[in-house]
Amino acid sequence: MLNQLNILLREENLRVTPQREAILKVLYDCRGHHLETENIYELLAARSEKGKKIGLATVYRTMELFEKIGLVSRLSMENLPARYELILQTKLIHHHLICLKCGCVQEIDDKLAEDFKNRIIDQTGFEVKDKSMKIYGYCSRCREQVKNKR
Amino acid sequence: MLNQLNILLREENLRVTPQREAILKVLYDCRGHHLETENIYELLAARSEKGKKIGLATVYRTMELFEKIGLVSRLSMENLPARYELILQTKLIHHHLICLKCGCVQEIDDKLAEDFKNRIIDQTGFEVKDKSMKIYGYCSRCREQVKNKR
DNA sequence: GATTTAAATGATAATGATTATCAATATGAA
DNA sequence: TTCATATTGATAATCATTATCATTTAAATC
Repeated sequence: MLNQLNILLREENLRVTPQREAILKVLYDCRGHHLETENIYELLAARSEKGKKIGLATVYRTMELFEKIGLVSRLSMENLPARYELILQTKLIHHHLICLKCGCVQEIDDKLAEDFKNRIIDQTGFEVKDKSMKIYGYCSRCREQVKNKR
Repeated sequence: MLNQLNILLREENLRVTPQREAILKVLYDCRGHHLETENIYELLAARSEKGKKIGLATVYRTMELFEKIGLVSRLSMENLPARYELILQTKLIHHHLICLKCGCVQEIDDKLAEDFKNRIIDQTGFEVKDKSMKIYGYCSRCREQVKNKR
């Protein structure tokens, strides 16, 4: 895993730093979860020896970098902070249903999504971001709450 | 059109105000476009007689209200401000491909989208927001730019 | 039409995630 | 080890959106 980071960074003439490795480790240990930058920052702080904290700005910068080199997938929430998830080799393609209210994330059948995505590209030339389609809406739980409010 | 506003507001025990009517008119005159709150604010300022401006906060509040009562459709951009579009009766169902980079919006075939949406609901219980599915990604033009950067 | 009351408005401060700045530090090639 | 420059950390700045609150207004009731 750290090897992969090494290779990707080398490709772009970027440096391997303890901070980047530590962040990648956190992401790996939380694989399957979708972490806010702030979460990552706190987890790093909890792990670090006293007096050796990684700056919040560094975490933001690193997440931006990791997304650019294809290590993580970024989910933009409506009002909530964005979330990141490590992209694992064993599961390169995954598509998300993201609740704009509570931020929960469900996944949908890859074949179904791929089929749809292909049809969109055929018809319009629009390419859904990277290998991960993100469909925003409301999960069943939140939809109930919205209905009750109205 | 103003009638519809009247009816919807009455249903919710809300008041019909000159500000709300003026904002609705702007949205109607710009139908088909996707306006930022700031755009709407400026258009209102241009129309108003001197010394009778509508406050920016009111525009924000009104857009939130209009979305709640189903008059407009909100498109959340990644870093850019959100955009709104009037939902017209003649075209109740429309689905968007929204470019996270430049904010351009394309539409996709309703049948294709509806079919997909129905399959999602069947499989997961997740309901895409209102009658308007919003798929985020990069349009072909911006994708080229991203590729060149890397 | 006058009275009343909660809703709405406008001006502005506050919020909060993200980005920019910049001096200090550390990486990795030579 | 040296050196150029990428990176970091601390913090200020940004900027869309929300909250606050005193003032105004819609519309129901008299």
